Amino acid sequence: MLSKKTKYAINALVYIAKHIEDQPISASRIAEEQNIPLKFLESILTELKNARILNSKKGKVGGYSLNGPPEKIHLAKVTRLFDGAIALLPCVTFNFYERCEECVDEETCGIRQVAMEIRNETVTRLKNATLSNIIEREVRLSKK
Amino acid sequence: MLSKKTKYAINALVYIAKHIEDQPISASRIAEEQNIPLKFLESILTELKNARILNSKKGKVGGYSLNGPPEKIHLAKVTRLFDGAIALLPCVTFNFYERCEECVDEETCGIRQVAMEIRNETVTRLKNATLSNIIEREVRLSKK
DNA sequence: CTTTATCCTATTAATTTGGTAGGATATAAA
DNA sequence: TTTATATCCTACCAAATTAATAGGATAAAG
Repeated sequence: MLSKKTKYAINALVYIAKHIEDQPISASRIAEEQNIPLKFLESILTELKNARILNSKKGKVGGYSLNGPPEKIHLAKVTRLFDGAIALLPCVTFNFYERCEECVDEETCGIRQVAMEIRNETVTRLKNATLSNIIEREVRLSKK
Repeated sequence: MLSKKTKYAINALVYIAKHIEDQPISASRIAEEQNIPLKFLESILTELKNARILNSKKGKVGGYSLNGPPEKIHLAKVTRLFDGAIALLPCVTFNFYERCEECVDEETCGIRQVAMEIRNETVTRLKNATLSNIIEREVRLSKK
């Protein structure tokens, strides 16, 4: 399951991408529109900024804007940032590798392969889920 | 990520399936062989028994045995039992459906589709990962 | 009747998650 | 130059979840 933090982050990013002409957009506007506790959202936006997914501008007409085109910001990156590894086992993650404590022999572990296959599938799909892709899907869905 | 509990459960089940001729197998033997804290393992095996994945026999030559062939016990069932929903979002799970609190409109939610696709892929693969399949993979891997 | 199992009920320690609180700092407009 | 409105920064906290532990009751086989 995605954490609430990750979901808030995704909603905030999609919101900014949808109102791209209003950039920069303030945290308080996003908080109100997306029903996210302001202070919590602030910390999320700061993390997104530190990860260079967002840019920020201080002061009266300040706020946050996308750092790069919405075609290049995808869910794999956001998920990893807040929830860490995407895989089911730490021993098959690319970015957060760790040995499985419970594992007797990693080389012959039968569930490792399965976890690897699932990871590959999942990461591919999350990478394809860019902000623009998500918005396209929403447009298509609301036309039905 | 799978919880430690789920991984312990999988390891215990694979162990029993591998030593199927010794059934029933005691919790203490599994605990020792698989390095699982005994008391914790006991509670896991009880849950597996309540879910009718294992049978138990009390008394001196007692222990646990598989309830059904190893071709029919798969990781989707075990994972759901201990970790709950497999999907990334509660609104796309089959067995644990819940509305996403953060969601404004479920019908036009752009990440819901992605989550659904990932869920379908993942569940299919976890269902194919039966105890016998896992053991086959291990045999194949150790021959290399 | 002793040994070795499962079964049952509590309790607990550590970690993660989902926040709050309070103010310092920057910037634009009045 | 002051005021309003932003981000930024540090610290703290409460609830939930996870990973156990403790202690004994109950059953069956030798």
